[in-house]
Formats: sequence, C-alpha cells, structure tokens
Amino acid sequence: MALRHAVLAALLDGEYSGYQLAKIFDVSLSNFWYAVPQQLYAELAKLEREGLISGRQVIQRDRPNKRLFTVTDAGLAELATFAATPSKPSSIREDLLVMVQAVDRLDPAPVIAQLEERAVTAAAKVEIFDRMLQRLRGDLDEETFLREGDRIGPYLTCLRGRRFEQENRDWCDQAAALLRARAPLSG
Amino acid sequence: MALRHAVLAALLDGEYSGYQLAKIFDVSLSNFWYAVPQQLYAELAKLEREGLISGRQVIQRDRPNKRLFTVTDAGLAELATFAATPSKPSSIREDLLVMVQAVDRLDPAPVIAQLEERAVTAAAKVEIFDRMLQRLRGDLDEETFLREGDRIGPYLTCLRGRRFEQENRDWCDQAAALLRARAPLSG
DNA sequence: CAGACCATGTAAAACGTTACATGATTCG
DNA sequence: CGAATCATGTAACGTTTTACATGGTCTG
Repeated sequence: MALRHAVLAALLDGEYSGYQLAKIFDVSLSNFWYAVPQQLYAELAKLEREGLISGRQVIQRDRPNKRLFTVTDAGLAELATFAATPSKPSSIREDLLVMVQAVDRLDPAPVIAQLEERAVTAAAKVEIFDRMLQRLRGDLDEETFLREGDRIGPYLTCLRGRRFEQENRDWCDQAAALLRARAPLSG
Repeated sequence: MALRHAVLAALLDGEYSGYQLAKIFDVSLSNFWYAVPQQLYAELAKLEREGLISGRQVIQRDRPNKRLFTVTDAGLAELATFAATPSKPSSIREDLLVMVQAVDRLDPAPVIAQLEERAVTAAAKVEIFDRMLQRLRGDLDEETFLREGDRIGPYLTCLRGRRFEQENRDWCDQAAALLRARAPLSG
C-alpha cells in the first residue's frame, strides 16, 4: 500500500490527470517513486472510490477530455498517518549489480558495455535533475531557497535523485574502466 | 525472472544453504539484491528442478541438517545469457522519499524523526560495508586489489552499496537539519 | 527457561509488469 | 502519411510480501 501515498504526495503539487501523473512517475525520471501508467489509472480509480481524492472532468476541444484529481481532506489525513508510520528502507534490486557480482566468472565484455551505457544515461539524468532543481528554486540560490522557499519537499527528493544518479555514473565509469583494464582483449 | 540470476551469482562464491543465502540477501545489508528467506527456498527448489544448481545434503550433529547448493554448467550458461541481455535501470521506490515529497503539507516532526533515524542506520551500514570491503581485499590496498585481485565482482557491488548508504546518510542529515531549522517548534 | 540462531518450508494475499485495446490530434 | 503525444482503461500473468508452521540447539 505505498503507491497510494506516492500518488497522494504527487497530487499535493496541484491537479493532475492520470496521463500527467504517468510522466511524473516515469521510469526514466521519478525522483520519489516509480510506476507505469496502468498502475496509476487503477490506483486513481481506487483512491477516488475511497474518497481520498476527487476528480473533475475537463472538456478539451483539440484533445481527448481528461480528468484532473485533487487530494481531499481525507486524503491529506491518510498521508499524515502514513508519514507518522515508521518506514523500512527499500533495498537494492538491480540487474546490473547482479551482472557485476558474477562478472569474474563470465565474459566481461557485455557487462562492460552495459556499464558504459548506463554511465551515459545516468549522466543524462543528472542534467535533467539539475534543470528540474533550477526550475524549482526559481531565481533564488539553493541555500536561500532551502531556508526560505515554500515546498522544499520536491526539491529535497530531487536532490536525492540527482546524487543517486551522480554516484551511479561515477561507479559505472570506475567499474567499466577497471574491467576493461583487466581484460584488454574483450569489449 | 531476476531473483534466479541473483541466486546463481551468489552461489558463484561457493556452496551455500538456503539459510546462508538468506543472510546474504537480507534487507539490512544486501549489496546486489534483496530477498526474504521464503523467496530463496522457493527459488532454490525451482533452480534445482531445472538443473541450474545442484544440492547436496550435509548431515550435522548439533544442528539441523542442511542442503548446500552449487551452480551447474547449465546455471553458468544461464548467467552468461543474462549478462548479455540489456538491463533496465531499477527505479526509485522509497517510502521515506514519499514522506519528504509531501512534508510541506504535513506535520514535519515525524518525518524529521525518521530522517534522523535513517541517517543513523545508514551510517551503521557504511561501517559494515567498510569491514566487508576490508575482508574481501585481504592485506592488499584497494588499488592493488582492484588491479590484480581475483573476484572483484563482489568488491565492486559492495563499493556501490557503501556509496549508496553514504549518500543516504548525508542526504538524511541535510534534510533533517533543514526541516528542523524551518520548523523550530516541532520534533 | 527465555530468547536468539539454525534450518526449511506452505499458502494466501497483495502488488507489479506486460500485453492488449482504442481513438483523436499535432508535428515533421 | 507515419510517428509522437494526449488520454484512459482491461485482462492475464508473474513476483513479492505476509502469515503460518515446525523443531532442535546454544547462550545468558
């Protein structure tokens, strides 16, 4: 029961449709939770049935109509309960790490290739996060924004995402370089 | 179908029982994958049925008997296929981040408390990882080990785990301090 | 003698992923 | 005119989590 809280948290930013939420929760760049569109449509329906969010139809001329959702008082209360419940750390589950764990007993070439690829995509994500951070803090510098800005929640999660991808990039680079140096004939 | 590969990768280190694997895959400190014991027993049975691992009974006097498993040639081939298959990055799904995302609209006190707690457990994990790294590299220094040691796979994944927890700690500390400074009456 | 550790499982429920399904509009 | 974007779902399948179940030894 965690997606529900992630959806509620996302809707604190303002009204969103399922489709818009799907972009926020996209694999490629979710700074606090990840989910595919199908999950979101299902969860939104459920949350509305339970009265934690309420939707309103928006008729559009040029595009298909959509439904925008906002958090109700009951939804906010649900979030408060969630925030007061002790949470367990989510643990590592990453295919690429499994491959690296086994790399000594396998042909390292495909693993090296994937590490190098991942380093590039991680670097790209770092840049996207940087732009997101800039947009969030407006014309304030980071220190000032964090001290005085409103809504620092999204900024903080974005910072975490940025650092994670930076570490990811550095580690992938290091691992790829090392494996390459040790197996100069492959790759 | 990824747990199977994680189990195979873990068994490259040597023979293990389900119980021993459970400790390697434990929530509190898995450097490349996480799984609960029940998953492991089920997966081991499946892998054995498919001939990717083979188990042998070990009779013990003082303790319950156990079964130790090793990877077969077919298992190694399966791992090789896996390593050559492009992998998708695993994305963020962390309750604590959801709470921080929403913190501006909630009572920050319980969130701050959780951040501070998490910082402590993350710091503890960093130390455990440091000891694991020391053990893995023996009396070599890191640079030498990474250049010349055998089985650097586990070392690299451990390094990744360490850095992740370090970042986690730093971020939790920063976020907690900031939220505390902004809401001096709570917590 | 209580609690932790060793050791292995079954079963049900919850959750997440993948495939399928539809249809309009805008951009190159 | 094909691809991308907007917009919303259903159904089947696979994976993970949680609860239940058992029983011996070792440590304080």
